[in-house]
Amino acid sequence: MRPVPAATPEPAPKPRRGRPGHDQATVLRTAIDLFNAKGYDATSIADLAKELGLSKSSIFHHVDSKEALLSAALDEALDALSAAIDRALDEHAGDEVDALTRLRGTVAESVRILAAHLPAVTLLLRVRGNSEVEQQALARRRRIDERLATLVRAAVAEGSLRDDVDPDLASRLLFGTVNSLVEWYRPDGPLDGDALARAVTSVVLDGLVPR
Amino acid sequence: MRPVPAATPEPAPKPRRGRPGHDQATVLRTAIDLFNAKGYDATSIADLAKELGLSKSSIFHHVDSKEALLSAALDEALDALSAAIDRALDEHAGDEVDALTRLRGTVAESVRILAAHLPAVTLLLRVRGNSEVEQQALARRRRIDERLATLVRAAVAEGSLRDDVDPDLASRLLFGTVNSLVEWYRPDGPLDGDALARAVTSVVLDGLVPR
DNA sequence: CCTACCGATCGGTAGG
DNA sequence: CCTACCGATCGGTAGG
Repeated sequence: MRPVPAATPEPAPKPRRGRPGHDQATVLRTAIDLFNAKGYDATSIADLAKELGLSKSSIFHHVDSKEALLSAALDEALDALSAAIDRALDEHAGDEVDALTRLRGTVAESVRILAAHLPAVTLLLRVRGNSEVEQQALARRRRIDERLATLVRAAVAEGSLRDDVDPDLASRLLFGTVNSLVEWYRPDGPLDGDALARAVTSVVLDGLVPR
Repeated sequence: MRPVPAATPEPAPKPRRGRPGHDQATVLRTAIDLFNAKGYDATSIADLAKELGLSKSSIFHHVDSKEALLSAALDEALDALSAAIDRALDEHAGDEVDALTRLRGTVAESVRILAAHLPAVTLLLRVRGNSEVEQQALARRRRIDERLATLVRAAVAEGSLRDDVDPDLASRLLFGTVNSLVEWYRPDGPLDGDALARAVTSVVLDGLVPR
């Protein structure tokens, strides 16, 4: 996407000449859906144009490049996930709250973000580092994963998670389960984001076998 | 791939003239690794040729098409997974074995297959139905998932899994966790397939919080 | 917002 | 006549 100009005190957005057209946000949402349905590489700008009812060239009136669409989508997911973890951790900062409670809150908040930004998060989880943009997204994602792993280690250290499972293995299984939600969860189904967050947190921490 | 001729009682494999060359299996393994690293669509036959030190044309001496490579890889994964479930279920067929035990065995066996056929299973789990080959693979995968879901429903029905979690949700979380292993598990790491299978089965059924 | 194009590269095949 | 492979190029389509 073009850099959105900083919010100067602009008057009302000038109605552009020509057809009403599509704004950047519409193009981006449609692109993310196509990228998820067919894969980024298998999606051509022509596919996107057809989906929007535009010509291929008109797409480039709204966006600078195909990769800029990818970059904007990945930023949306990463910004939302980072903010969610900040929120979940700050909520109990300095308190007498144990690590397990902080972990529960962080898992639940991650699931809610995944549900709320499902298309962007889905795309993020499929990135393989095929370009500079993808590699930077992977680096940001690793930083997030490391914060979560630190939290899991703290919970093991305080004795509230099993000590017969390696903490890093526990982290991977925990957030592997969360991430696997993008493969089947649909927000228009019977489960809303909150119910999903509660169910996932409970199953992954307490297990499927009744206690 | 070309159909491999049925195993007739051949003598020793005749040393072929010409350069030692690469056989179909080598080409397939290399292709799967590239497909996983870069994505199927982003991998060109030229990439594969370069990796093998061959010309692009020589690839087509060994395989009929790029898609035939994909098809062979997906069949490897699907055949192995189907066989594993047959094995895990037949092992206790008709016995007095409860559904939870059969489920434990099936989860463990699925993890072992995932570890043993990691590249092919990784590729399978990334298929999005972009072609006839991919759609048929997805259909086979759905049939496997349905067998697993039936097993989970039986375990809930007999009372050995929590009844406050929907059985289909439980299935999705269970096998979502298993499938997420392809994102990080490496067979040359500290965990072998058996140890991974034990750890995953235990965490996913008993939970991370100590009992 | 479109038609008309570009340099390059795609999967696959030719003859030898 | 074979297997194994090559340099060159096919008709079409990619992102821009």
